[in-house]
Amino acid sequence: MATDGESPVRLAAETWESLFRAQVAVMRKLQAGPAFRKVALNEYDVLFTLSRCPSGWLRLNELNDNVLLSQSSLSRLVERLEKRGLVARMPAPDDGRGVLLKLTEAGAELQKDIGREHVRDISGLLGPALTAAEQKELKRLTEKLRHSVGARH
Amino acid sequence: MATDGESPVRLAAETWESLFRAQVAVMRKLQAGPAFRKVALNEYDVLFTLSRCPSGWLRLNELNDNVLLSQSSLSRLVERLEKRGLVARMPAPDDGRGVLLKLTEAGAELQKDIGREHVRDISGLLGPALTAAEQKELKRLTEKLRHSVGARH
DNA sequence: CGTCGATATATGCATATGCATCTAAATCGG
DNA sequence: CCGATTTAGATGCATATGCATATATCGACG
Repeated sequence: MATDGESPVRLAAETWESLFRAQVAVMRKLQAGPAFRKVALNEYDVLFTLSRCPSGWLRLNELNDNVLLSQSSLSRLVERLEKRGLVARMPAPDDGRGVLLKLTEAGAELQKDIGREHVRDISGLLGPALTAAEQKELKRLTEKLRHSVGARH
Repeated sequence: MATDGESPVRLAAETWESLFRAQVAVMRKLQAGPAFRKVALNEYDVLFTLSRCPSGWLRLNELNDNVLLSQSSLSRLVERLEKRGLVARMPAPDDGRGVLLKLTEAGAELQKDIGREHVRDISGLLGPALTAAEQKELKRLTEKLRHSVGARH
């Protein structure tokens, strides 16, 4: 039944491990750069996500879907960012429990600064590793994976 | 100059973001499973890496390449695993500074138990998302990426 | 309308993590 | 062979994180 000596389960496991290790390797390099001296990875991730938000405002729980952090940790991370003047909070108008977030001027500025450097670093890592066609395929496959996994329920 | 309206730098950034988000999405699901009730992700990662080590023994600093943890954190993580009786330490015979690690019986047992469940979960996530051919391609691309990134210096 | 379960966020507390630094051993240059 | 530099790990200390839980609002239902 095996198509070529490898079970589907094993293939999935190996694929995941490879994806995970590649992520670790790239992340290690990125974190070593000077960009992450000012904000930690997860903090930057929050700033980045907010910067990409069309309306400018984003709910805390929606933010939590993007970041690999528990709800409580995200709550405190945002608290720190607020204390540093990088994000602003506002009670959600349509839901008394909710909190809306957006970048302050300073936060947007910082995100852009770090983002530029970040993007350069990424390009320096992926560029020599994969052709443009390969990057597109990698992007397509990971998008498909993310979509499928996130779609459950 | 742009081949189809997208700069290489932008493509690299988008590819990396997609890879990263996919990793977060999958990891979130995996962590939610009962497998990670007994050991944290990084702890399992150490057990797994040790289980795959041909000689059985692995240097602490080599281990550190696999895991996204600082040296000091890994040192303490291993200390905890040792206290729990899951790994054993031994001074490196050829280097008085070094430490060698291997799984204990209990550690190997636990790794296998969790590993089985882990692999099932992974298969349940990747299987419906990507065809076998796509998984192979994803594996190939991430291996290439990891190799290229890790190879620097 | 009042009660009940679900959802969004915050907080107390124990633990994990990272940075800077320390110690010891290896390596290099004379 | 000796001193200087580098490398492997461990440790003090401040901070970040997660789990369990608290608080408040929401939504459904009788």
